[in-house]
Amino acid sequence: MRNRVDNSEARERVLDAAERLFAEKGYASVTLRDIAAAVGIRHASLYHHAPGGKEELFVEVAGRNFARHREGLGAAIAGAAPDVRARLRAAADWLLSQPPMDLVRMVYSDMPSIDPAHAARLSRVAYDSLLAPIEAVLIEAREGGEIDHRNPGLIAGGLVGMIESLYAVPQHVVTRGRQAMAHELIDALLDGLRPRK
Amino acid sequence: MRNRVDNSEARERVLDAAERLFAEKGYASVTLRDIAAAVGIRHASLYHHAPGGKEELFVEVAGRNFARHREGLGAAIAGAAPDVRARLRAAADWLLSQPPMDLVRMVYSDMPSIDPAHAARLSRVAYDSLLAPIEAVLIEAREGGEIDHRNPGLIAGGLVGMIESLYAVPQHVVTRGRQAMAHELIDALLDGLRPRK
DNA sequence: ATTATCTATAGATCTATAGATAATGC
DNA sequence: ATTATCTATAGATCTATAGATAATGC
Repeated sequence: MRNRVDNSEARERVLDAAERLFAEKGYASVTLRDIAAAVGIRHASLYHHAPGGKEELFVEVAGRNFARHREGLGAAIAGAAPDVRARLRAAADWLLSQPPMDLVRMVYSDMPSIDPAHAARLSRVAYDSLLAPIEAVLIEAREGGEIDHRNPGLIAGGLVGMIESLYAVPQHVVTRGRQAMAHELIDALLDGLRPRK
Repeated sequence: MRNRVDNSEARERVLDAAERLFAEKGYASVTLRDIAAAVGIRHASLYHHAPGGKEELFVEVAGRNFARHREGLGAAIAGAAPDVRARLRAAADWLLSQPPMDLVRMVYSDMPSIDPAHAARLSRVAYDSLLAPIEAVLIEAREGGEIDHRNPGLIAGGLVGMIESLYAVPQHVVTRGRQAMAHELIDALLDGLRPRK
């Protein structure tokens, strides 16, 4: 064999399906049969690609998911105009192009179900991937005098929570699309609700 | 029997345990055995209080949970000073005194597991209980000239998402407590990140 | 030859039901 | 007498393993 690990196309299909399902519904709500059905195979075949079973599958795709977010957020921000507003909008657009992360569910429901060491590592990765890039935007904007706040980490977290909350608004209420709503929320945060002047 | 329905103290204990567990971990992550263990009885005994089983239990306590939030939010807001900032802080304090609602998890994971009619009703109740009271604060503040925004419903949703995102911050990062962080987020939203003057 | 999938099955756990027993309220 | 709990068990579903079969890559 070429690799010790199995990196075939078939494996990718399995991981992609697992990633989407776990992201959407969380660890406990997804069964191995759900994943297998999404791929179009029998659930026993999943063990060929992930001998560690459900937990290995979850830990691996959660890591992938975070890595993808880090790259996607980084690229979105790097590709945007260099002002905070444009960068935050680009970050929000990217977040809304992916299934919701739901960090609260991860902390309260998913993490307690898996090995604590894996959970601890994923928590760090979550911060590095999701919050750090946005925090960096805020820090740079503060240095450039665009914004003025002493706790960019807190704001970054709040911002992500605000954006992701849009996934909870019922489809029939989403008139102009989630992106437009996200931009409006970002404007509100940057400019403030209190009237200027 | 006095009532057709069972409203005893024992039943309250069962519902309280179910409410806390379902709120924390979601429908699929909680088993009837978990609930029974929390109460200190055998799982079969739960059927005496909720003949409809797990789903009946969930639908009932989810409704209770929302009702409690509506009352709690209403009381917190009514008891606060009449300015937006004080009212929003009071609302945030109350939200943080309860387990997280995680509306995203409800929409993506819990609702698809239950009867659609129940899900639809709960979605309406969620809006009335959680968002409407905060939206009302914003509308009144706008009428009083305190704030200026054309979409109070959107802001209310974003605000709740922002506050609840604090449940995802690891305990060792919570230095001054979640309430202080929530107040800081509310200040940021009211005043804006961009420097005034 | 290696990789991917399948069938079959074990064993654990979950929801749910039936009927017996204990606790409580007149 | 009524209410609350228990034991025992059925039946479904879930994770996981073993070993056979099919597909693919030199």
